[in-house]
Amino acid sequence: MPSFAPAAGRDVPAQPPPTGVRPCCDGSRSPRPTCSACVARGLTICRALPPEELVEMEQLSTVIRIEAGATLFDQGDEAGSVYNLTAGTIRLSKTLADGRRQITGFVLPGDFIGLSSRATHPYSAEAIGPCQLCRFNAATLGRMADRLPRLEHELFDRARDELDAAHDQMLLLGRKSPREKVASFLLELAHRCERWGQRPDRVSLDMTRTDIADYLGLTIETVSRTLTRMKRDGMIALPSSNEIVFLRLDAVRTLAEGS
Amino acid sequence: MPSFAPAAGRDVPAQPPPTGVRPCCDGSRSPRPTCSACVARGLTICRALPPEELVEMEQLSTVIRIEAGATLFDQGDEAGSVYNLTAGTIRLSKTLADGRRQITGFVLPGDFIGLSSRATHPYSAEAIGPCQLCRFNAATLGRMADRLPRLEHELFDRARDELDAAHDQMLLLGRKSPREKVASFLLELAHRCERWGQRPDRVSLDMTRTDIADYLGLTIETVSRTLTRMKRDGMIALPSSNEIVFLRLDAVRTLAEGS
DNA sequence: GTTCGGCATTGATCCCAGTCAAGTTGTGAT
DNA sequence: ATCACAACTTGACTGGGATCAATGCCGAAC
Repeated sequence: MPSFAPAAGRDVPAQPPPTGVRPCCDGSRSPRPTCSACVARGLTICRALPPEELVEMEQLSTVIRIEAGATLFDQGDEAGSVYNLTAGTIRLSKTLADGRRQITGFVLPGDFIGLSSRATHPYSAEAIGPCQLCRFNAATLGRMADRLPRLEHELFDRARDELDAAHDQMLLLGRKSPREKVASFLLELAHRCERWGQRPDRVSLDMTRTDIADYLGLTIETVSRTLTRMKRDGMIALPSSNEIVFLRLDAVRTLAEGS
Repeated sequence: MPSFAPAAGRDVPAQPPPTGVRPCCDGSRSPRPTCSACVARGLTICRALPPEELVEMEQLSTVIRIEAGATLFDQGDEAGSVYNLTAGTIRLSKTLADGRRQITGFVLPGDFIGLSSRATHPYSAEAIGPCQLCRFNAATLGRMADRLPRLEHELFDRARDELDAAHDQMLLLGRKSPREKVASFLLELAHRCERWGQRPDRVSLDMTRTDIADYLGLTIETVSRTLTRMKRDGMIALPSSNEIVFLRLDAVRTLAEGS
């Protein structure tokens, strides 16, 4: 429940999210999908828009696909475009001069990229797997938001939600132990994937151990050892190195909140 | 320069900020100051408002003063009010069950408190010194923002700026060394205090070493040792334990960005 | 089938920040 | 002036995560 009253019309009924599978991108060159058929629509900023505004938005956007490992933009690039991710996973990262990297977030289908107000991107965005996005000219979308209060509200809400998440991540990075960090990360990912109707007791990890380490402020070895220990303790199972099953969800939750 | 185009009228000329001193609160019980005479006005969300809207805003707000150490609200409290800080310093913190604390930010005069969209405050807010604030009913301000695009824009911009700052802090917490953390912190504080015309080569610290440690994900001893070492290295001087002078600003900047 | 390369796991060692424990400084009250 | 208390500093020691290194695993290419 927002602390600011919702605008009239912001409660436009969202489409039910797709069920069963996380939207992914097979890299095929099929013709442009329409917004009304978008699998991610009920999760994107578009969910707040009535049909006529959705059409306008569709006309302003370009659907793009990028391959696994591709860079959407780099830290410092001019921020001319913003994006809606409709399939795949993207990592946002900041890098120090000597190469130390901090991943500030993982972008999942339905998420918006480009809330920063700076003229240049303050972080890099790279595709973890093949991705599909809707690209908008930043200035054009900004003018549209000026005209459509529902859109501006939606973007504002995204910014506030991300800010809350960022504060949680600060607590994690500054004060949690490696075990608590990993447990929190797994739960966060599982929770976010429930949007597509995925089971809450398992997660599939698109990202590598290096990505996880750079997200949690750890090294790859510590992430690996921590997962091994959680498995040995009977909290989780690892059917494969990128599949996690929670065996004792309560224990993982307790751990994530600090013993 | 924002990546979204500014709304018409958002560029209402801001009052020049007060010069020379950081606004502080002496705790006296003087009558309510008017917005037009507010020392922090050029820095608050009010700066975007034309006179008639400012009057409306003034009627909706209550000026409150709280003493040093007082709690404005606690993590988990119902988020019924939001605030503009006009004098003093406030710390925002999140705490784990066993008492480990992470300070997510220091609020300085001109800053807005209450951007979260959650029904309950996700962090605590405590006065470091005596403070003066303008309190608004959250729902009322939300409705006002729905009517006044300039106000909504201003709040949105605050959220985006805070989000950028939060990402910087994630990089700091996850990947910087203690020396780099302390250097970054001092520069950040100095930069923010320049708004009141304070000299960029010095900072006065309202907060204790414990607060600094909890902001940087360190212990109080490490903060103290790090400052001592920076002093020994000739980068800074410590005229008193809460006064920092940059002797080699370039060296501090280099250190903060990662050697 | 073999080789190769990327990713993950595991082990051994090291070092830096945390912990514990005194001391010191500064301030306000009486 | 003295005391009390909080905040800061400094020293000695320790432990946990980083580092370095080796091995294992698996899919893709040929």
